[in-house]
Amino acid sequence: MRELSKGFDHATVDPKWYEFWESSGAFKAAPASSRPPFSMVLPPPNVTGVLHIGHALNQTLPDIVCRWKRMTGHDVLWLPGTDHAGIATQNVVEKQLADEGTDRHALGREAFLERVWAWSRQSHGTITSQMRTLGSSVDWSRERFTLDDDLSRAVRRVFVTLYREGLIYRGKYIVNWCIRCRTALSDLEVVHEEQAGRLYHVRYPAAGGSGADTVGGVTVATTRPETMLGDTAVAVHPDDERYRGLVGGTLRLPIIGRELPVVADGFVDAGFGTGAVKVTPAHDPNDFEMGRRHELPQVAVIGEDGRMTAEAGPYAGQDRFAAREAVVERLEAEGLLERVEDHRHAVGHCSRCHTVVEPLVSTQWFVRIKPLAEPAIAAVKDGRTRFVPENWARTYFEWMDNIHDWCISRQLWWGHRVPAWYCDRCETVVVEEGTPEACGCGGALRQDTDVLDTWFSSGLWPFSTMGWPDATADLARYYPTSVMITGLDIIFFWVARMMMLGMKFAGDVPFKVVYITSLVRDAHGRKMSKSKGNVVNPLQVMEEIGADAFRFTLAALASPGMDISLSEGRLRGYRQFVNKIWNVSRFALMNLPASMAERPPVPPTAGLGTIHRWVLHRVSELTAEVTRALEGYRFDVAADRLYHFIWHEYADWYIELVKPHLQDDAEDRDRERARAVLLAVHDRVLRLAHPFMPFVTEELWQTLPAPADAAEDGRTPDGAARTVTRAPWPRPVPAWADDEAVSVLSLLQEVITAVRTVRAELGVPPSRRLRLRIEHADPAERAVIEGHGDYLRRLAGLEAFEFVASAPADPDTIRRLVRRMRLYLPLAGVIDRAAETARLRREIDKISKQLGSLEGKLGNPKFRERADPEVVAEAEARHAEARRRRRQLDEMLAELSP
RNA sequence: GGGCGGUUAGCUCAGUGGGUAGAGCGCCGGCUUUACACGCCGGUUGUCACAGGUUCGAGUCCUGUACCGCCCACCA
Repeated sequence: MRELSKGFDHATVDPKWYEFWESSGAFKAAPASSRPPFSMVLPPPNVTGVLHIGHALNQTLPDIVCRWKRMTGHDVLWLPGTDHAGIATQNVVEKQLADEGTDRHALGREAFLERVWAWSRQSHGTITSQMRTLGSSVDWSRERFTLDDDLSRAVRRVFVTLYREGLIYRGKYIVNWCIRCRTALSDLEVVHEEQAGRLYHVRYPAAGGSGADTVGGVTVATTRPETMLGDTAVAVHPDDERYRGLVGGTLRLPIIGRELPVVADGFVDAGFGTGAVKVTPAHDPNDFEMGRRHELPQVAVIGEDGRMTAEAGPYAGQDRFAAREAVVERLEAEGLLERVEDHRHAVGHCSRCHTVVEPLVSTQWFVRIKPLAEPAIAAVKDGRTRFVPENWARTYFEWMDNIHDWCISRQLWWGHRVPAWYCDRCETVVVEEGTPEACGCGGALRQDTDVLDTWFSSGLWPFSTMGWPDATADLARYYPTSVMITGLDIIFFWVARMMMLGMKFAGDVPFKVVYITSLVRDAHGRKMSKSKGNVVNPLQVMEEIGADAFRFTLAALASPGMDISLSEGRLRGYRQFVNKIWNVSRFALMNLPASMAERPPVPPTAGLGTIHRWVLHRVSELTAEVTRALEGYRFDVAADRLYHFIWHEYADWYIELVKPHLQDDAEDRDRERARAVLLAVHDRVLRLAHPFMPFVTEELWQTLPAPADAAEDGRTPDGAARTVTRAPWPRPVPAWADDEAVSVLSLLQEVITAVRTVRAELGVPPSRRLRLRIEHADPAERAVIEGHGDYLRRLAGLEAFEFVASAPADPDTIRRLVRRMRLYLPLAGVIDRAAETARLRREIDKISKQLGSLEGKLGNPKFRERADPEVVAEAEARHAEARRRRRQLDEMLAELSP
C-alpha cells in the first residue's frame, strides 16, 4: 500500500511539474509529426505587464483547450510572446524619468530607447514567470516579441506593400491629439465619457455692424467657446427658412473681428440649438469635413501643447481651458453671450492618460481601411471565421460597416519606426523596406521620426510569429490558427485588424473560431478597479489556494456572453474540490497494492457487480458530456459535470459502496475486480480533469500504476517521460452502457436516502441500528433490494430489513415504496407528534397543488389529442401516483392524531 | 442616437430541440462512519421583473413595458 501526504501542497508541487513539462518538451509543437495540427497564438501581454485577472481567464481557457487537444492526439502549437505596447510602455518609463526629475527630451531618443529596452528586458521575466505559475502550456521555444527583428521585417513589408498599393497614405487631416502624450491617437484610443458641461449661445453680429449692433446677426451654440477664435464660417441647413436670406452673406467673428461667410450645409440639424453652427475646421472633425466641402480656411488656435496659438490673438499662450473662461467673460462683457445652459455631452479622453483629447489638424499616416474591411466582413458572413458566442459577430459587423481610416503614426519613440524617408533637396518621399542610401536627386534622406501604432504590429501577430513574409513550413502547417480566445475589450483593436491584415497578407483568415471571453468582475458584479479596492490579484489567489482551484473556478464561471462575478465563496468551494480529489486519490492509492506494477484491464462487465457496472457506465457518460462541452466551448458545463460526478457520484456513492469489496476479508477475486475498476475510473477522472487542473492531476496520475498498453501511457514525443499531458483523452465506452445498473442504483439510493431522512428528522443517532420493514414491494424491486442487502444495511445503518407480504404486490413507484417504509420503522416512541403532523400537512398542501394542475391538464381534451402518447401516459401515471400519495398522507395523518 | 446583454432561492449564477424549477456558497439540525471537518448525513428557501400573445402545455418562443449593465457614436 502506498500513501500520499495528508494534503495537497500546491506551493511545492506546482513548480515541480511545470519545470518537468517544460524541460521534457511536453508543450513543444512537433511539425514533423503525423498528428493533425492544432494551433493558437497567445494574445501577447504587454512586455512590462503583470498578470491580472483578465490574463488569467484569457490564458486558462485556451490552456484548457490546448491541453485537451494534446490529449486527443493533436500536434498542438500554442505560441507565446509579448507586445512592446508602444504608448503604454513609453508612458511608464516617462513616469520613472519624471520621478528622477528628468524627461525623455533631456535624454535624447537613443538613450531613452536604451532605457526602455532595459526596462522591458527586466520586466519580461515577470509576466512570463507568472504565466508559468498559472500553468499555461505554451511552447516557449517559439516565444516572440513584437520588436524582434523578423517581426519588424514583417511590419516593414506590410507597410511598404500597403503604401505602394495606395492603402497607406500620408496627409494633413484632423486627428485626435493628446496634449499630454504629445501624439496623435486612433479613434479607438479615445474613450468618450458623458459629463456635465455647458452650452453657450453666442451672438455673431452681421458684418459691418459694430459689436453692439446685433441686429441681423446670428446666434450659434457651442460647448467649447475657445474654439470660436478659429471659426471660419457659420453654417445653416439649406432648407432652413429662418436663415435663407443669410446664406452667402457674412457675419463678424466677435473678439477677433474676422468676417465669416454663412454657408448652407446638409449636416446641420435645424432642430438643434438655434439651427446655426459655428464652423471651426481646424478643431472639430465635422467642421473639418464641412470646411473641405466649402473650401474654408483652417485657423488653428490650439497648439499641440494645449496652449492657444498666436492665431488666438489676445489669448495666445494661455491654456485651452483658461482661454475658455476668458473668452466667455469677454463675450459676456460685450453683451454677446445670450444664454448659458447646462448640457451633458460626451467628451473624448486619452485612453492612456485620461487627458481631454483635442481634435486638431496634423500631418499623419493613415490606412485606407474600407478595401481591407470588406473581405474581413465577408469572411465572418460566410463562416470562414465564426464567433463564439455568435452574437459578437453583430458587434464586429457594426464596427466594420462604419469603419474610418486608421491613423497609424504616433509621435512616440518606442515602437516600429515609420519606414519613410524625406529628401532634404527635393520633395521626394522614399518608402522602402531596407534603409535607402540617398535620394535619387543625390540629396540626403531623413527617416520619419514617428513610430507606428502598437496595434499595427499586433495585427500581424498570427502570421508574423510564424515567419511571414517567408513561406515557412510553420505557416503552411499552423496558419490559419484553429481558434483565438481573447477578451471583448480588444475585438476592434486587435481581432478586427488581425482579420483584415491576415486576409490581405497571409491569404486566409487568421483563425477559424474567435471565442470572446467575458469580463471578470468582483463578487457583486462590479467592475474591478484600484480606486474601489476590489481588485483580485490572481497571483495572490494562486498563492493561497493554488493554480488548479483558481483555474477551475474561472472555467466553472465562464458562461458564454455573461460577465463573471468572482466570489470568494466559489474560490473556496473549488479549493475544497481539489482537496476532495486529493483525498479520493489517497483512498484509491491506499487500496491499490504497490506491486500492481502494470495496470490490470477492466474485466468484462458481464461478470461485474452492479456498483462497478454503474460507475463504469457513469464515467463513460461523463466522458461524453465533458467532451461535448469542450467541443462547444462550454467550459462551465464541463467543469460542472466533473465537479458533480467526482464529488457526488464517485466519492459519495461509489467509494462508499466499494469499500467492503476492498477490505482484507473480501474474497480475492472480488477484491481484484474492485481494484481494477477503481483504478480504471480513477485514471479516467484524472485525465478528464487534467486540462482544468493540470498540476494536481499530474501529481496524482504519476502515482498510478502504468497501463499495460504502451500507447496509453502518455510518453512525450521524444519518448522520454510519462506525463498525463500526453495521455490519451478518454473516449466513451459503448459497451459500458448499462441502464439496468442505473435503475438498481437509483432504487438503492432512494431507499438509503429515505431511511437517512427519517433518522435525521426523528433524531435517531447513527449508532442506533434500525430494523426496516418494507410492505407492498413490487417483486422485481424486492429482488433488487434483497440482492443488494449488504449495501443497504451498511449505508442506511440497518440491523436488518424484512419484507411483509401481507398485501398484494402492485406496480407502485419507488417513491411510494420508500414512503411506506417510514411507518414501519419501529420508532413510535421517538416521534414528535406535533412536528410530524405539521410536516404531513405541508406535504399534503404540496401534493394537492400538483394534483390540481395534473387534473387540469388531463381534463383538457386537446392535451389528449395533441400531446405525445408517451407524455400523456406519463401524466396519467403521475396523476395516479399523486392520488395514491394523497390518500396515504391522509391515512398517516389519521394515524398520528387518533 | 445606435447596438448588445441582464432581470430565476438570502448571495453569485446554471437551466442551449417548450413537458412536474437546479448548483455552489450561506442558513438550520445531527454526526470523531480510520480518504477528506477543505469532511459526512439530512433539511429549509422561488407569484422564474411586469403585461399581453402563440401552444393542450411557456423560465424556455413572439410582442411590448420597466429597471440595471456594457459597447459604439462626427449633433454643435
